[in-house]
Amino acid sequence: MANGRGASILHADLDAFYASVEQLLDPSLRHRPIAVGGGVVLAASYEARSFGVSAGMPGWRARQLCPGLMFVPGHFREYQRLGDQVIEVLGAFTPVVERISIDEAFLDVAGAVHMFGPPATIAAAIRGRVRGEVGLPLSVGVARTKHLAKVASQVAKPDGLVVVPAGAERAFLEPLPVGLLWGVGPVRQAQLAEAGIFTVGQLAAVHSDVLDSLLGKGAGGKLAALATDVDPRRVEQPRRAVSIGAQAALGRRTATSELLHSALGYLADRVAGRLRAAGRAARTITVRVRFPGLRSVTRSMTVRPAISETLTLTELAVELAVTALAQQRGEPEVTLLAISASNLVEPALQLELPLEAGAPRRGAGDGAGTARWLLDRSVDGIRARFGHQAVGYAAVVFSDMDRVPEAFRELAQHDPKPL
DNA sequence: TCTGGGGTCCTAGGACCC
DNA sequence: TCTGGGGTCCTAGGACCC
Repeated sequence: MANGRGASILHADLDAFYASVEQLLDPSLRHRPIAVGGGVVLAASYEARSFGVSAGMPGWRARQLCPGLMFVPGHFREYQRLGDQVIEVLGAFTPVVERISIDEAFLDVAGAVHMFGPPATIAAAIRGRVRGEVGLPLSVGVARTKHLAKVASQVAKPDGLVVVPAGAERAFLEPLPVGLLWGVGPVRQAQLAEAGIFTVGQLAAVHSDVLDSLLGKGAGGKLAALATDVDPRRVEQPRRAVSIGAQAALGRRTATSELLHSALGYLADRVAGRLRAAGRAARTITVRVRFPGLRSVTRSMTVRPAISETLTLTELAVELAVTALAQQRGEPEVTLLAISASNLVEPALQLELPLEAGAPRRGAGDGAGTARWLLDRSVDGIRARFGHQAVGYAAVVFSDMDRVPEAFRELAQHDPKPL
């Protein structure tokens, strides 16, 4: 039970967000099957979805399914702007808004009913305002818990409103496919199907021990809780991020030392820069290497003190990648490299210390560490004034990674949870 | 001729400590 | 002499989400 009252949790979810924005910006795209992206489908309009096109699908596959499909490049800054605008509309009804991505949010309107009417009325008003003022279709689910509200909004799509009255939860859930439950993706859905479980009602009828043995320890109990509507999560204020990462798809490349240094240098630059901007440092560094065929391995290490220096992060990342590759046979080809920084703490170095030339820095570690810290600080300063391209690290000349638009990286990294 | 970039959370096993 | 139980931290992998 999320609360002892009625169904006051709303889940608001913009429909086919990127594609809808494109159709809003360019009316000639309306009512046509379109996809945002190219090599991969980032979003597909409902017209395209009726052909089986879906987000995450390789571009060639999407064209196969839908020969008339139009690919459009994304207007990523518009997505951010319009997404923010929608969140503002939500905030006009209640301060209790938990944004969970660029295009969806939870609201608790229990405290707003005396001003705006019952939750269902509020939901309808929100949909009307978003359609009228922003121009985008929004689906809303209303229920007593977050999980139920989210399921309801999925059922409401496209451009609909579904209310699950308090007390009607089990009846609502029972006929739905298990894939609508939060936490049931393709793998678990297949595992459940194998056991003859297709609907939430069938799932709820199975003892959680059986689910544990089916899906792995722990997973069963949690799923059973969702299926039987025991979901205590509240609408929350944003938490701090627990990790910061960057990755780059490389096509298919031989993993030479040059490749590792340039690619990981580029990624370390991004990650370390964001760490410093957030006033944080990382104790655990993880590198992921993906090989042709989607197989991947990770190597991580935990260090003390925590780091945020670009060059230090680069060195550790290269070291980790080398150990990961050493266990492969031959000269391996890689398709993707990634760096993730976690175990985030406040940095040992005080960024606000005055920096008079020649002033000794107490407790700043060895000379190399201090030099790197100073280097990062000047680079950050120059970039803040003249833009990111104004200056860089010698090792980081990896311009062919900019195939992915910077705006898309920013959008993807735009975390509703502030650092 | 299996695709993008950014995340969260969970589990298992081993090391190490008391 | 290696028996008991409990806890934390670290690493690797995996599922899932937007």
